[in-house]
Amino acid sequence: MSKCEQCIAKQLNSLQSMTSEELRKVSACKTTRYYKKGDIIFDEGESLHGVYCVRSGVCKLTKLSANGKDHTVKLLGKGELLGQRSVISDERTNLSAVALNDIELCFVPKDQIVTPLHENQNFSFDVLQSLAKDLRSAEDDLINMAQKTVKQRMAETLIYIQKVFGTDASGALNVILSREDYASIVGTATESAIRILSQFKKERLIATSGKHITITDLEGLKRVD
Amino acid sequence: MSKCEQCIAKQLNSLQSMTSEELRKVSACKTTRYYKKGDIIFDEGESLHGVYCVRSGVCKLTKLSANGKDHTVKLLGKGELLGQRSVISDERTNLSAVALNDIELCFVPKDQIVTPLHENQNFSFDVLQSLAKDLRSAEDDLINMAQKTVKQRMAETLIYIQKVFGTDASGALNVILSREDYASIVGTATESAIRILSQFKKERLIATSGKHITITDLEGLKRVD
DNA sequence: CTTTTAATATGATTTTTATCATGTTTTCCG
DNA sequence: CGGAAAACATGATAAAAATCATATTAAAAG
Repeated sequence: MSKCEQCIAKQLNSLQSMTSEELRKVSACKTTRYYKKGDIIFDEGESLHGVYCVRSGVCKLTKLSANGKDHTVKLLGKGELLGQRSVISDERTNLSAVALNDIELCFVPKDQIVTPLHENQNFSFDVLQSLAKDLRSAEDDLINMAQKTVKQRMAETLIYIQKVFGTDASGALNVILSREDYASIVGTATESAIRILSQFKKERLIATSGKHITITDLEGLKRVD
Repeated sequence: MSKCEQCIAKQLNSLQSMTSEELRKVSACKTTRYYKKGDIIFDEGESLHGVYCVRSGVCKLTKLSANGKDHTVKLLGKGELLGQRSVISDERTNLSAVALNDIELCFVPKDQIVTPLHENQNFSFDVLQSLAKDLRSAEDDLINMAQKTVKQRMAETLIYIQKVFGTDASGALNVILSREDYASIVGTATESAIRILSQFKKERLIATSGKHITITDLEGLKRVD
């Protein structure tokens, strides 16, 4: 099994602030897990026994609301950590994690995270900063949800996905989502998501071919209101 | 000036995890500041030189959105810390803080927070946990915003304010907000907020007298849809 | 104490978005 | 491959909420 010390994904998260000794321990007891598209990594309300680090692929964090609809809170890609917060606050998970394509996760037992958090100042400060960033971005999302139209949120979602997860050789978004997934991120009805994407296509802001979406007019998307 | 060591507000936040030596230092260099209703404590985009701890009164954290309307992200009462996140991530503030009534804040210079964060494991773990909680609650708010009706959000806002800030001798909510403030919390137009509160009154879920609001049927409010 | 201004209230209308209905196209799987 | 199921698409309608308009009331200022 590959070692954490050389892992590229690690560079992207707080684990890089661990001492080499801590990292060696993590490496020794981590396990790699594979999930297929649609697989549930964990469900909301579960007690987690560790943290997952994304080695490849993309997954989503969702919450089932009272009306029976899922809301997607965040998409996570390479290097991002899942379950970090639940482990820190020692609570059951607030969100479910679902694979959006075939993914590879490293599972690191709780102890290997919590002990360094109490012993390694650099690590805990790094985690602190990453939580602070998450919090800021959650606040921004809240305000977007409160004050922007569905159309604006959809445009921003497309731009976000392109920015964070990039495009393939043909220029299409790397992350392939169903219209229902888009609806769940934007916070709207599936039909509305479909309609808006159709409209964007008509207005030549995007090009679509099945689930493949290409942003053809980024500036135009930014101007949507 | 009163000492932090004996301060009741301190019991409610992470400062309680400081060592007595750290707390003594904080106490020695903190300053107490008074603000009147409506005063701006800090504006979004400012660089903070420290953290504020609420000794008495209530303030709101708001963000001005593109359409010129304010959105209120959080209400803060006794013991809560303002600016914590900006100081941790060493960024400019994302939100403005405004006094909702006459308030008393203790200002603690940045160093007194950041140094212990690097040196005192208990303190930094405590702050970590409180950020984790804030993050969870921000996620919940996002989902409420995405999936609940304005009426539901208003009902929940009233219940939240009663629960967190309590009622006065007559049973009315302790925190006095304008209809515009309610609109800003709920994320709706001021007229809509007024209309919904009028409707709640008609349905005998609340009683109002000017800005004073009394919840008369808590169970009814919980059932609003 | 009156004048002015801001806050509250409510009706009418429009816009936005959700829901329902019904095809069509993809995708999945035996 | 062929049929079933899921995803996509789009029209029609309904519901939710924003906006515009205009009173009325309360609060602040002189």
